[in-house]
Amino acid sequence: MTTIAPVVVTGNLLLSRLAPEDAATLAPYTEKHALAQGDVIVAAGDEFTHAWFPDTAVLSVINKMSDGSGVEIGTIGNEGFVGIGALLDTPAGLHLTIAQIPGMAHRIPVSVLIEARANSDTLRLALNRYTCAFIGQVGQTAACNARHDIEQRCARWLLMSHDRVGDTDTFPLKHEYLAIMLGVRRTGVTIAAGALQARGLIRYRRGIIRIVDRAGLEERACECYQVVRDQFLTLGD
Amino acid sequence: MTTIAPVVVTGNLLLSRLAPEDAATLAPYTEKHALAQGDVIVAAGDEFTHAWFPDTAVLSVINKMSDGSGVEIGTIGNEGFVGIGALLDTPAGLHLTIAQIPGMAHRIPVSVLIEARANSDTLRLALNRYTCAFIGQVGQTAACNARHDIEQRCARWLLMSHDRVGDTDTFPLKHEYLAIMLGVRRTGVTIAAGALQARGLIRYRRGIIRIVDRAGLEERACECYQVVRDQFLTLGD
DNA sequence: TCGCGTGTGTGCGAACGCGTACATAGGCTA
DNA sequence: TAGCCTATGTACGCGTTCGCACACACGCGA
Repeated sequence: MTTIAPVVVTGNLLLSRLAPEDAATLAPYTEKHALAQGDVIVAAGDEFTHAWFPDTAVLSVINKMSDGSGVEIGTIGNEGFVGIGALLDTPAGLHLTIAQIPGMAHRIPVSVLIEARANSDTLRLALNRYTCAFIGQVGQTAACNARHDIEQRCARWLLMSHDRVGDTDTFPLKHEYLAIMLGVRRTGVTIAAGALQARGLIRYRRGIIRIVDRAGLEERACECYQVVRDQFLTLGD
Repeated sequence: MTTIAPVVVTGNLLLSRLAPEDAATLAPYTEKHALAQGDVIVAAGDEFTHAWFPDTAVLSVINKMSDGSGVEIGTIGNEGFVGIGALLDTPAGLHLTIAQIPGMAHRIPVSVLIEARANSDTLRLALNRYTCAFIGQVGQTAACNARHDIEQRCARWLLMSHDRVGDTDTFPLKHEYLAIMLGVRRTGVTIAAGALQARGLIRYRRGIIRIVDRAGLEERACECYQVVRDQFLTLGD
């Protein structure tokens, strides 16, 4: 058997773990994009044209409420992709997906991905198992929202983002956006973040957060962080 | 084209909407079971041996927490099935699924279902689109838990169950179980249910609930009821 | 370097839900 | 029909979060 070098070097873990043949199939159709905070990847009700595979960008999947507000139900980073609905024969996305933390992402036309999946057990497996892990993440978020206080959830969210932004302890994030994601007041986040900062775990500077004491933050976060991370870690098995 | 009568008459909407050929394929392997409250369909970490298709039973999908408690992240009734994970190549289930409201259900060995799916676009479509709707339900629950008060969520849960128990306004349900499902105190449910009863919407009698004023209950429930129901209703399209 | 806009911090009272403890009552069994 | 188990109802103090209003202050651009 010939070993083929991966054609696309990417920061997306799901893509980078693909069999070389799968990577070679997708490479010609893969485009790299820079995403800014707030960029809409897909809106609720829209058709998926592309599947998106984040490298350093962190995306929010948001459940819109009838009053126009939204609550984040999951995040997608370098461990996964956007487009589960398209792969499950559902024409329109159910949720709004936006870039929350700016960064890079790759995108592949849905039609290409579906055809490649039909010809590759390994690709199908990778996509399917991520889908399952995503369901796990959304479920854990549902439980988390019912049980854990703002400070714990705040710590969890910061850790999940930190895992995904790549090799940096500093990334842009406003209290206001974090509040939307957690489904709480902006001032609630200010208080929670202030408490975390008082403990020396993080450092805020006008829209820029720095993770100072990661271990301490993990201790402060609810169990949901570990649970979701473990589900994603086993994807490579 | 010959019209073939469905082989299995079932109260499960997903099964009953299958193409006659698919129904005929599955029929010989389909078993009918009575489920009692608390029966474990599949535990977290267990392998799926069967996919379960409720008729009148209503099942709870529960996210277990590290303290041993659990929070419901979704319910499965006659609109769907248990076993999404197995169909997504994930060996072990992530969640505990139990019977919450007793009733009937059909079960089909996972291996049979997977093979049938491989040979039928219509079956694949039905299963995939339900999977997507289930993700929608879990997401809506995550948002609901973050935003809506106990009384609204209580009303929502009762309506969802009422839709699924078949042709009856009366079904068994204890405050204690409803509390677990909503992730709140038992007395919290007592108060919320008392408020609903005071409005003449429901009637409680020692573990038995009766839906008295369905329209009134819909008015009292949060938007999440309609959102999830609409997602399930469009499955047949 | 001086504004000024935007991001962050603070301060109320009110509402909700929590944990706990205990009181009531339906309905089954002996 | 007496008694008991269990489901439901009530009470109370506490902590969290809410909604709102407003004060501060960083840091960019003129």
